[in-house]
Amino acid sequence: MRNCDKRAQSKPTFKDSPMAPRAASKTAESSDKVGVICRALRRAIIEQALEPGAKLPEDSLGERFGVSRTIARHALGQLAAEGLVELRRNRIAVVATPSWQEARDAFDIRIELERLVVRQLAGKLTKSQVAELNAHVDAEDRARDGTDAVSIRLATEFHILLANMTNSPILVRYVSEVAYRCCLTLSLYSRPHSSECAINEHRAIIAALVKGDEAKVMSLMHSHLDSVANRALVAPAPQRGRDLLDILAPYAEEGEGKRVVKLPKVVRAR
Amino acid sequence: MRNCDKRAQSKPTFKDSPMAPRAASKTAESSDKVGVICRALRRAIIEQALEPGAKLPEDSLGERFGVSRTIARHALGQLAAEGLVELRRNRIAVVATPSWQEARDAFDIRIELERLVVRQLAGKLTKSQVAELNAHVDAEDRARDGTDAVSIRLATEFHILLANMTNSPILVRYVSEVAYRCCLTLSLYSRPHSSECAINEHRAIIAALVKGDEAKVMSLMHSHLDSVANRALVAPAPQRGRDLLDILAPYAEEGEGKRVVKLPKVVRAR
DNA sequence: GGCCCTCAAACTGCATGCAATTGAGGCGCT
DNA sequence: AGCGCCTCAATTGCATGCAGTTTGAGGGCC
Repeated sequence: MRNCDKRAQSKPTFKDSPMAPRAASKTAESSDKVGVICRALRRAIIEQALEPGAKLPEDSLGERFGVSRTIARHALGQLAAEGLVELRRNRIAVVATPSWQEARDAFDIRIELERLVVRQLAGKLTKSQVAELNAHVDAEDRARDGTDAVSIRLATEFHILLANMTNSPILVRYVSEVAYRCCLTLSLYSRPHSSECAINEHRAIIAALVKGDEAKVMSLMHSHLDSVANRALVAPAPQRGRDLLDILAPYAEEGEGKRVVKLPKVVRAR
Repeated sequence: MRNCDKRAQSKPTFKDSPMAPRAASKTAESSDKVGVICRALRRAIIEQALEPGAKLPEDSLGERFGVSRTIARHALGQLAAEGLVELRRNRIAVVATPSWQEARDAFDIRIELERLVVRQLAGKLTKSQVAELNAHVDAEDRARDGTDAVSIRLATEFHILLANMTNSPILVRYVSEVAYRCCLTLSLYSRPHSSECAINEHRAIIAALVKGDEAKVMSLMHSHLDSVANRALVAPAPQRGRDLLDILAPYAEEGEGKRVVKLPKVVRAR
C-alpha cells in the first residue's frame, strides 16, 4: 500500500533536467518545497514510474520528501489542478486515469496550442535557440538505446522547450500541462510504446522553423502530434488490468454512442 | 491594509451564479471549503471588486470565510495555479497584474481555444442547449442597465457556458481559466469599459452554431474575441495609479522594442 | 528637514495534533 | 463454506502554534 512513493523518487534520474529552470519560474511552486514535490511527481508520472491509478498518500509523500503532510497535501492540490492527480474527498489521492475521450480531447487542445507555438516561433529563432533545440534532439537520439522512460520524457520536453522559446508564460504553462497529460495518456493506452515521438519529425520541425515557413511548420506540428495521438489512441480499448469497474462502465449504459455525448460523470464516479 | 477581504465577499451578488455547477465539477476544489473560497475570489476578481494588485492576506481571508489560514492558503495556491493570484514567497498574495504582453498572449490562446470550442459545437447543439444560450444572452441584454461588473461577468460566462457544452472537461478548464485571465486584463487596461463584449456578436455566434457552418462560426468567434482584445489592448499603455514601478520599468531599459523579446522577469521582480 | 536605523506588529512557512471518514480484515452467524 | 456485520488501523480534513521574514512607523542623527 505504501509502495508507490518509493518508486516516485528513489527510481532513477533525479538530478535537474534541462527543463528545470522552466518549472522554477512557474506559478505557485516557487515556494521551493512544494515545487520540489510537484516536479518530482510530474517527472515520475511522465516517466511512467507512477502509473495511472497509483496511490499517493499524503504522509508517505511527506515522509519521502522530508516535509509534513501539509506540504505534500498542497503539492497534490497543485497537481490536481493540472489534471495529473485525482483528488477525491476523504480518499487517497491517485495518479489521474484519463478516459479515452479525455485523452483525445487533450490531444486536440495540444495540437491547437502547439500550432500557436510554432506560428509565433517561425523564422524568429536565434542561433543559440536553434543550437539548443538541435542539442536536445541529439539527446533524444542518444537516448534511443536507453529506457523508454527517458525517451518519452525527452520527447515531451522537446515540445516544452519549444513553448519556452515563445517567452509567453501562459503558453508555456498550458503546453506543459497538456503535454504532461498526453504523456499520462500514452502510458495508459499505448502499451507497446509504439512511438518515440518520431525524432525525425522533431528535426523536420526545427528545419521548418529556421526556414520561417509558418504554414509549413504549423502543418508539420499538426501532423506530428496527430500521428503521435493516432499511434496511441487508435481504438478506445482501455483494457488494462487495473480498475475493471472503469472497463465495465461503458457496458452498464446502452445508448449514446455519439462522439460529443460522453457518458455522464456519474458512471465513473460510482 | 485589511480592506480587500471585505470587498471580496460582503459586496453584492454572492448567491450561486448560473455557472455554479460548472465549478463544482472541477479539479481539486470539490473539497468544498477551498472551492467556496476559490469561487468567491474568482467572482470578486471577475467583477472587479478585487482590482489587480489587491492584497489577499491569508488570515483575513480565513476569517472572512470562517476557515483557518491553512485552507485560505490552499485556495490561494489554486488561484495562483490559474494565474489569477500572484504568490511571492513570504509576501502577501496579491491579485495578479498581468503585463500588457501577457494579456495579448492570453487573448491569442483564448482565440485558438474558443475556435476549437465552436468547431466542436457547430451543428451539434440540442434544442435545450440553444435555449439555454439564448436565455443567457437575454440575461446579458437585461444587465445592460445594471452595473458594469455584472455585464462583464455575464459576458465571460457566456463563453464558459459554450465551452461547457463541449463536454470536454479539459477544454472547459482551459477556456474558463483563460477567460478569467482576460477579464482581469480588461479591468487593467480598458478603463472606460468600452466593451460589453458585444451582445450582438454573441447572438450571431449562436445563430451560426445552429446553422452548423463550422468555418463561419470559427471566424465569427475569432473576430469577436479579436475585437474584444483590440478594444482593450489598443496600446500598451498601462498607466494606472498603482504600482508606478511597473510603469517605470519599460523606461529603465532602452533597447529591445521587439515583440517576442519581452523584458526579462527581473525588471518586474525588482 | 531629510535620511537611516531600529524594532515591533503583521504575515507567511511549516509542523503537529485532533476529529472524522474510510475500507479491510476478522468475527460470528447461518 | 458463505455471507454480512463490526471494529480498528490507516488516512484525510482542518485548526492551531511556533519560528522566521517582511513591513512600515517612529525616533535619532546628520
